[in-house]
Amino acid sequence: MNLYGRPLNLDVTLCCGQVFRWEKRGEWWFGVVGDRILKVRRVDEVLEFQNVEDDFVSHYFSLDHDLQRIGSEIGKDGYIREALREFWGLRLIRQEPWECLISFICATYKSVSAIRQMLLKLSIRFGEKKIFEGHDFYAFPTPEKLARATLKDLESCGLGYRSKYVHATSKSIHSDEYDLEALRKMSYEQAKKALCQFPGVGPKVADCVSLFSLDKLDAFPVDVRVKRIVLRHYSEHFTGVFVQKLASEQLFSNSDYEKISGFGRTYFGKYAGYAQEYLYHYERMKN
DNA sequence: TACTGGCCTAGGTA
DNA sequence: ATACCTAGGCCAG
Repeated sequence: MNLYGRPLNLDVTLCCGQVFRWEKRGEWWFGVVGDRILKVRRVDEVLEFQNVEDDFVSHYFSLDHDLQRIGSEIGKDGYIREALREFWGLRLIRQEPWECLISFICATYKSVSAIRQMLLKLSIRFGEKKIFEGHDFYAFPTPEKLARATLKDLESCGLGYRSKYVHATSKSIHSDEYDLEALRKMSYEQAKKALCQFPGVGPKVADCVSLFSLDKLDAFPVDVRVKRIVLRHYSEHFTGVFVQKLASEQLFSNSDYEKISGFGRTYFGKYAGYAQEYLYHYERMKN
């Protein structure tokens, strides 16, 4: 499929911490999306892949997002313009809400590499095995599978205290036949509120799920890294008292969260989520 | 409403 | 090696 000038940086897009189950072997990226195994690479202006039709790929990689326009919309200052230039072609992926929800419940208080390990173990243990080109792949476990798992089983995947949240949320979704896709039709605020009903889902996890799987491009997830970015580069948008408070405390409260997230949303506008991803990744790569 | 501990564990670092 | 630190937070009190 020809990209026709649509920027897409596969390496950055698949490594920036929005998805956790892609793997690079040689020039090719391998991933499991739903029950399909994708094999993707980019050669000049052509995106090559197998097993799947063009529409699926362009939907998954959000090739319908007008990155030029998004870039000019969020490029409000020198710092983010640096991030945009450095990692141009980073795109938000349209994940499946279910996998995204469980992934970010697991992600609390964990590094990206540890999250990858947890989700891999979970998939090996509870997901459907598929063999492709001689390698084993695993679909992400269904809600039913995780709902039927015991806490001990989940703990054995290294989930720790997250086990009970994953279990309870899976049970709730499975027994209610809850339709996560329906959240796409809601506003950001409504979707976030609905997501926060699930055990283990607070504002941060809800924002990630909204942004990465529900097309809420204005969601602005805030974690310790984003907090540091704000302190270093955007502190003039807050009161001195607030900045002092953020600088002195390692953890921050719910209202602090909404204050920072709200700033991101109003300052960067309707594509604030893209701004967050570029800033987050830029900061992460500088360490 | 706002704040405080506690929480499981595995990578990463000194 | 071995200890220590921190990691894309959430929840109950």
